[in-house]
Amino acid sequence: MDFSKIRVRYAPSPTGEPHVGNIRTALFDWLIARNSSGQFIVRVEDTDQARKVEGAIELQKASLKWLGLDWDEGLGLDGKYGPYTQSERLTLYTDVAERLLQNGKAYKCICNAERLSKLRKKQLENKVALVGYDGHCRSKKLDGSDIPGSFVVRFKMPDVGISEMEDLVRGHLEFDNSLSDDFIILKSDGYPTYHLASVVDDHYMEISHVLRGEEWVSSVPRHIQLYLALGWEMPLFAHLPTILAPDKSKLSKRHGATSVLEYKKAGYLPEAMFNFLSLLGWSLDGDTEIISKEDLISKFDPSRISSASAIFDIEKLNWMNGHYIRSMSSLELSQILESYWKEFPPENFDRNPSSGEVDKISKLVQERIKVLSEASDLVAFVFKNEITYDPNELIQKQMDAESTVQILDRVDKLVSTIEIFSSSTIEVELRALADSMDVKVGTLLGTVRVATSGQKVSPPLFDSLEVLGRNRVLELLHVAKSKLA
RNA sequence: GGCCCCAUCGUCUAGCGGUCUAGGACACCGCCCUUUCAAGGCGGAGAUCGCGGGUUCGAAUCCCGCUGGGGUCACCA
Repeated sequence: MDFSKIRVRYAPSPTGEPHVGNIRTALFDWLIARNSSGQFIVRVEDTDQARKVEGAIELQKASLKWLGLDWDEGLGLDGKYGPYTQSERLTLYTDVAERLLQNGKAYKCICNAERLSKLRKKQLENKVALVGYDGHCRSKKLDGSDIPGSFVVRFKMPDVGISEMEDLVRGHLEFDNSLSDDFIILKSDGYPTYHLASVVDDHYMEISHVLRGEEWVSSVPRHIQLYLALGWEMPLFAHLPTILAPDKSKLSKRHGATSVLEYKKAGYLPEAMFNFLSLLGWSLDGDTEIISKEDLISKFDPSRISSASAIFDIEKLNWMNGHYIRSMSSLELSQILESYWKEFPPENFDRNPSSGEVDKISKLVQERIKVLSEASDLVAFVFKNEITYDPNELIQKQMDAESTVQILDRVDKLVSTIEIFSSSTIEVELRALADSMDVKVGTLLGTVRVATSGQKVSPPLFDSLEVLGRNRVLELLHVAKSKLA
């Protein structure tokens, strides 16, 4: 195998929505590939027929695409190492299993589930050190006539020696062979197990680096022995740290979103997610937080991947997402918001904003939102037919109903007579009005804010008024006055 | 339980024997700016580097033990 040729693979099994942990693995894979002008391959590991979920592959595709992780082979893309779906590669696995059978490195086993579970139960009861298959069929030399219905093929794990490898992130890994049992490589339904399939595929697909979750380190000796038995050179391995929930348990559904598609729906930007995920378990140095995809590609170094698991800190993601929102132009944001609202229409809007409106609004929310989904709450008053609020909120500190109505009256007059209804002129006039009425600017604006938005907290008032338009503002002022009457 | 992995502020991390009285970021607190809320600027608090032994002139950094957390022991990946 030519290791100067970088080929990495992301190997999801189509059993549900892609977990952020898996996607982070894909991201690291992609970074390695793009940094070396190597290939990023997506291989579907669907050897478990029972757990297969319809549509799961589409979700994988959508997740990868959303993050901009383009792939070179597999998942609809042909290549000379295909097919890229394991269920379509069955003969490859059975051939290899047969080869192993031939040279005595594997054997057929007819132990049924009942015997196996009894065995396990007994082992657990007796608290034996080695829980696992006892090698019952190992020396039986079963052939055709001895085999009733179904059988599995087990790999003969050596009883002596050690298996060792240099992991890219963990360094030297060493295991005593006698501690591993004879594991199944071919199931009774003719499908391979992960152990066989991944080794066979990684070999034939000429994968140079295998990145996978750390839950796989305990099966490292099995894979090493498989490579040895087959006489194949091993790829380089990197076992990635687990992504944890705030309570330090494995990040799962009960902690909230685990699928990147859910984050998309919640209004996170792919750029921010990309940046955040890249820094979860990896760092460039002690200072870099915001880093572009380009820099990531050129600077990513798998040996700097942390070996300790990391907690998924949504607060930091929020900050980062806000940072990305703020650092784009308001035009860009308005385009993003428009398509976001198209895909996930806000429930609190009574009508759809026009492009022009979204344009103006994006300026108002840009510095105020961390995720796209927060935008609609902030500006819903513009797109609602009716706004509701407690009339008492119109009355500012040190004011009463009467003086508030007075303010409303004067503002009403001003709004209907002002020549140009734009943010800047409104500001000048409103400030002058506050002055002439001898009330604090904040007081006057507070009342107008509640009257026009129904909220005590809103985007900048003058801009909001401009967006609402003269007529709508007048309408709202009248409503406010009647509420206090 | 066996085996394996891991261990620096609440969190993500920098650190690879002396420059560490441990740096950055998120979150938190205060001040400034300010029409509210944010954003931004400035500042603050926060880690005796899990604990105990070594090695060394010198250890967050190397070694051993302990403790804690995690993974794995399926005809799942």
